[in-house]
Amino acid sequence: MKYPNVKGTRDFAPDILAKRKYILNIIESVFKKYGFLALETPALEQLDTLTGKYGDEGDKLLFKVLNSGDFASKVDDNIWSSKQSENIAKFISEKGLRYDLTVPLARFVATNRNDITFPFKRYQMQPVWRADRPQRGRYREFWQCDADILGSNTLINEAEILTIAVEIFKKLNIPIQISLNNRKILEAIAEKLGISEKFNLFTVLIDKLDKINFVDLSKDFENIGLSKDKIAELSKILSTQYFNKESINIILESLNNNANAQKGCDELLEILSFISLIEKFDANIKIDLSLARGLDYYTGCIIEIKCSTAKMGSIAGGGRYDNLTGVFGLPGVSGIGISFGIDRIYDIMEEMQLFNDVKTTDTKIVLCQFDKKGQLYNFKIAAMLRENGISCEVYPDLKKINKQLEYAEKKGIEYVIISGEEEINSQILSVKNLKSRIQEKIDVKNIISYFK
RNA sequence: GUGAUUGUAGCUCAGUUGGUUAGAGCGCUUGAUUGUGGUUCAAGAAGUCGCGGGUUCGAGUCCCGUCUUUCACCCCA
Repeated sequence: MKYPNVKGTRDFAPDILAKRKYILNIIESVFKKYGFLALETPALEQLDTLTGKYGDEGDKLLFKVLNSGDFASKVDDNIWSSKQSENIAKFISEKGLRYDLTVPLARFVATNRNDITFPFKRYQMQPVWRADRPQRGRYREFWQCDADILGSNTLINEAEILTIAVEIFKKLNIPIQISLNNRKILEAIAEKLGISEKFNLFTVLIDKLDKINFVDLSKDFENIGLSKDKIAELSKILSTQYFNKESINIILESLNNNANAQKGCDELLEILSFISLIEKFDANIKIDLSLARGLDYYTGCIIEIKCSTAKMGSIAGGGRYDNLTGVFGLPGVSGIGISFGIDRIYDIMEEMQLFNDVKTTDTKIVLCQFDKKGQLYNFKIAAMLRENGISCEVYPDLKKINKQLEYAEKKGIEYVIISGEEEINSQILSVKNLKSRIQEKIDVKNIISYFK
């Protein structure tokens, strides 16, 4: 431990990376199947691009990068001597590591609007960085896999995003619980309670309700200006258990048929009706009015997905944002997207032992030998195998045969070819399956077809 | 960012009120076995006790700082 990793960052050894790639490949294949195209953006963005999009807390978690050159000498003495880090930072840092993939996407779309065919469907799988305190399932460098659709308002997009998520987790064998809500309903509730100006604080409290019960939070609600009566009213609205026409009417009634609420409810119903068209769609979807999500840019439907059997935060999340490109000078382009957190997905799959079938190597055969002559022979055979698309390796050292077999065994390679004088003279190879421990004699002429 | 917590061999962990040369299991290397790996047996190698400083005759053990881990806040994938 002489050179520990930076806090919250990890190395991915080959066996770990193989499993991560397994997850990434499944996600990517589903994204592609739905018509999304790949995009990559730089790790670094201008700080102006990043700040102000994630809420105050989000801004604090941005990693900032020092300017190049002799930046210190250019800073005003008064600023330096103020010793206020935040203040000084503005003068010595103008770049930062990206915090998510959605804001860079919005920047990209706004900048390249003339070259993009809308609706723009892009996927992106890259690391992001947050200066958070690490914990289980929480890292400072982690990967997000996003799929977003920009420039289309219709709710078929929401429905497709949901089906993508269901398909991915089905393929990964992770049992999930999907929570759905609409920010418009939350806005209507805040309106009705007379705390629209404190909407963000309100959503933060709402979001805690799955952890802390209503009674324990009531003091916090009082602090943002809610009377006891109004808290009781809020409690009644949020206690709606089933989302159907009847319960919606009750909600709407208690909100005086607020137009925003009506729209939010209609949207949720339409999404559900889309999904009901798919026959074999068995997903655990619940409408949860206490789902809020912290990111400031969401305006419509919001989605959060958790593993229903693991003690872990959300493993995917997303929603609709109506005006994110607007802050980059391109108003009127609505977007919807979802983000999968593959580090958490990995942790859960490791716990559930879902990686049993994942191979760490593509090598199918290790060619072993007893002496130099055997190795030369193997080198020739290996070239022939590779030419025919069979991935193999020649054991590079002249160690004892049991060491060579152990090597293949440990790497999870299925076959070995053992070459000695006998094999070279007869042109008949000894092929051993390490799993079944069965050894066969195969004529060199037939070796390709044997492995194909 | 606030408050806790962790670190001893490659891995999992012992290590007494501070006291000789810091241990175990697994793994690793070698041999039993010079044409065949999952068992067995035997032998062996391996540690600046996270790092830096301090207290002490003496520190793995006590104190301070720092890095890392985990946890609760905060927030989120």
